[in-house]
Amino acid sequence: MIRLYDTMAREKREFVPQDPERITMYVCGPTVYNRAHIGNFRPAAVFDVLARLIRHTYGANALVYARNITDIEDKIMAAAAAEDVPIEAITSRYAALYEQDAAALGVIPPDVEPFATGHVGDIIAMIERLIASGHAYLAERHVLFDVASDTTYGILSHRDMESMIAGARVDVAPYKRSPTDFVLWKPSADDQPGWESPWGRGRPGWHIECSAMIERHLGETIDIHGGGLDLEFPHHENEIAQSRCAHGGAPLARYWMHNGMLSMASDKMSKSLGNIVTVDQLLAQGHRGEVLRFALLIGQYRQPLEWSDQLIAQAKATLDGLYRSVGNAEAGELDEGVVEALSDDINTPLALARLNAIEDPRVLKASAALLGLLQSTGDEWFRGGGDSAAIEQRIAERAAAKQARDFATADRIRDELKADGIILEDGPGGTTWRRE
RNA sequence: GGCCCGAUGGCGGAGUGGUUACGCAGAGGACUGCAAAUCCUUGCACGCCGGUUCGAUUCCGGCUCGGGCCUCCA
Repeated sequence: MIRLYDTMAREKREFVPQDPERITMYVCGPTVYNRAHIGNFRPAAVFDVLARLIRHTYGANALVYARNITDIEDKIMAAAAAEDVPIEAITSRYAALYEQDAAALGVIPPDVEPFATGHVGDIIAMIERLIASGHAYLAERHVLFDVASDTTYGILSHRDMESMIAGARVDVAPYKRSPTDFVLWKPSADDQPGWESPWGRGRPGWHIECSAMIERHLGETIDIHGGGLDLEFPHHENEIAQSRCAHGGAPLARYWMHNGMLSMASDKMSKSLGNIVTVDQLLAQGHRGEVLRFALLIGQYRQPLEWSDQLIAQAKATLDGLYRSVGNAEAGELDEGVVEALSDDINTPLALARLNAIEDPRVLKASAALLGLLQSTGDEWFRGGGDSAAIEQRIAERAAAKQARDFATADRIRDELKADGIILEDGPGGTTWRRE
């Protein structure tokens, strides 16, 4: 039995799928206007673990997992203008880099990865239904969602209308009936990307994209909707309102899940203005993708996580220990303790602790796969990428020196290899080496 | 101001009404030419004040502190 913390209910609930043979999950993906930072990949990693767990529990083909790419948005337009290129040049570049980074973190690609620009027809159709049913209105070439027409608005974030209006900090566009109303469709200038619509040439608002893509690929009511906690309001609240009202009151999602934010409070990084670090930067520093993945899973997904060098170092040290245990074993049986830990609202810290307690390397290998870890062999982990012939040559030279009790030479060779990131270990069966 | 989280040993981080996970780091020992790795040992943790209780880190209330969100940031 899987239990999930449902943001809407504010408690853990037993997960009961609508159809155990077709479980639907949607997670908000990136807006591709620049390189995503490590925090952007926390939901990718967390919901990747959930996807693995669901496939394990309900069957390899029981899940349809969709994670979108938002490829039309004002920031994208700004980035394209800055480089004087079409938006496709920006979006295709950063979407590819996002997928590349996700792969480096061992994230299995979702079953469906819809692009917003591929669903403009669906978006327009949904907006038309909202207008027809009195939930949206046209004002100065914009189509706006009429929040007042949805009596349940605020159901996810538990806000009442009064506080939402009071909280509106930006200047309210004069054509809005209420400050809480949000844009479904906005007009595009001639030099801006746009699509023909019943309301003139324009482009979709952000929130409606997700609603339309979910409807197209997963249906009216999905099982799980995930995303960062920062999207709870207004994005997810708006998705709920649009979809409900377009679907005669059918709820959008049965379980709402939100991951906590990653903070970058550590010493030196905070000096830089953006205070962000990207996956490719971390990889360039010599950290392997699996270490970064491990670091993302060290904390429970709903808690905030402070990204730091120390966190990475701990992840590396722990992972090394696990790779020593697993060695080159083949996958065997699953450890039920790991399954139970993950089934309790994706308790990755507890699952990681269970991993440490597993004696049988084959069980360890199989169980770690649920977390997307330890899928290399120990040899690959410790020696992959090294120039083994050259290293073996040096080890032989050192062995000769040791044999002659010339420890100064032996230690010099060891230090030189150390400088290259190679650690020597003298065992009863001779000297072995590993990457630092 | 509004809504919502959290507070556990040097650090990270589970969990539980009463027998104090786990990891990292540290200390001591074994092993080693020295290391590394490994093994053994070790470590007065549960923010503050009340309440409930035979008993609270665990339940309830208050307080303090920290964090997140509040119209397009995962």
